[in-house]
Amino acid sequence: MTPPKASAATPNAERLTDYPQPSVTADCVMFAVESSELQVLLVRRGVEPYKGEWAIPGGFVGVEMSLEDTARSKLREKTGIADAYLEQLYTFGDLGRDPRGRVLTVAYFSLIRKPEAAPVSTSDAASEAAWFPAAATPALAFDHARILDMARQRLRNKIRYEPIGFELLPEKFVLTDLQRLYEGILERELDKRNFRKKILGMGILKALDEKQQNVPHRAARFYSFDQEAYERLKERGFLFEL
Amino acid sequence: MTPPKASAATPNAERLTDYPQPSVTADCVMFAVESSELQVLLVRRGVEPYKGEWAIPGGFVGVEMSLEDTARSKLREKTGIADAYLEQLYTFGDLGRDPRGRVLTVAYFSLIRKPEAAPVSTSDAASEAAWFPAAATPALAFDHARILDMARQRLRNKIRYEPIGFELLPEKFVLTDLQRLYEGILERELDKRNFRKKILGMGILKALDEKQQNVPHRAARFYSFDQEAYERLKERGFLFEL
DNA sequence: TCAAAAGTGTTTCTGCTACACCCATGC
DNA sequence: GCATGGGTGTAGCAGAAACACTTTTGA
Repeated sequence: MTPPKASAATPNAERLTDYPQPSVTADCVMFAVESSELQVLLVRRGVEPYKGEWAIPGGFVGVEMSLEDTARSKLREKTGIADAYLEQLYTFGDLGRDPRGRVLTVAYFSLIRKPEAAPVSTSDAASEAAWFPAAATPALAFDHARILDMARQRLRNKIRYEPIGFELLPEKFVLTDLQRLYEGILERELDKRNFRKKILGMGILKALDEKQQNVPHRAARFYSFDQEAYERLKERGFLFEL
Repeated sequence: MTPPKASAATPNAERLTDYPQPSVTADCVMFAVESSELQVLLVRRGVEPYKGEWAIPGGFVGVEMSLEDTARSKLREKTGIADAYLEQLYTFGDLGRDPRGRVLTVAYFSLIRKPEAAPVSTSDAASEAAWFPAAATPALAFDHARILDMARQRLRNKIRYEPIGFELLPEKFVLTDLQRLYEGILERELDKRNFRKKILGMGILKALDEKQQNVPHRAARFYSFDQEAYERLKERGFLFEL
């Protein structure tokens, strides 16, 4: 591709203003789990286009903030959480995906512990937000259905070979919670004994001296993810896989 | 993030021009294999910044072409190839990665059969291009070393669970070529018998009635990748893995 | 005492790894 | 006839899958 116009003043340099500049947004698909169900946070658009429809939270990228920080600030704005797991998903740049003109969207996805998230604002109509089952959302604005789809698929793949499932659970959890989480995201049932054998055998869980209280059945032990142990193992070539 | 200025004319719509617009390039890391060595195509920059240094081919994204088509046209421009494997890698958007100002780069990588590529232009100094061993390039402009690194890593991972290695080989190849390709990219040696057993057992290779000619040893049989067989198997839940 | 989930071992089967020799061809 | 790479089978082992009963607790 050649520049639209040559720059007479600086014949040996390429200037940014020689080229058209598309608009860019950073959007963030926020996932959480409640009652073993994968959920996603959506916002209702307060302005045209697609006013009144549900969308993935996002905002335009300024010139003074990195892409990831832009996504992270969306996350903080909607949930109050500053340090959640965040990963770049894909960049969408097809023509015609925004009726106003050329818009690129750099999509991220994030995993949060729902109990830690601030309640979503329902009063302010301009920023109405709500949690939906990730597998059954209302129709979405723009090409956001495709973005969500890709995010779900990425999560399904990634959760099998990186220990990111823990990001969706409370710090202290019970093995059955972990198993249900995996079953929900992988969309198939797992054998209880084999699951426990495998995950405990990895040595990346800390068994806590604490049990469930007031449950109408034998109380289960709490565990937490042992980040340091995982790092140590990874250095020695250990690969998480489930 | 709130718009820098409110739009009086259209209070209920969000206008693209309300926001600053970064420049965006689409760059394409082109991989090929020669003599079992993974190589990458680089171009020497003819303009400032980084004039005279080697870089990953790329160009600014116009408003009239999709991201992928922009990457694809770079590919065609440098190699003459129109239909190679192309995959989006990552979008780089850190501040300060271009001394001229805010530039985002949507990076792609591509796998091509080197024999099919047009010879690279060495005469025209403004678009000098050359193949380098992917593991030992000269210093690169911008943050392109990081981009190349990520591309190599992605290729290493992806080649193990998707049948994309074939994109780097001629249509007709010999099993030893395939094995050498994997050994080169995975950077470890593989057992000949186990490799053959595994790959032939998948049923995604067509054995051709053709053998090497004029080789100073027993002539090896040619094979080709059977795309249809692979698609059929994939539908039934088969997963390529090596 | 009942309902509900926690916790625990063994056997079977599958698939990976390791390994060595004869064959065909050109020079 | 020699150098070079092509082509082949088997035994051992590790890890995955299948599978059922006893324990603890609150109501």
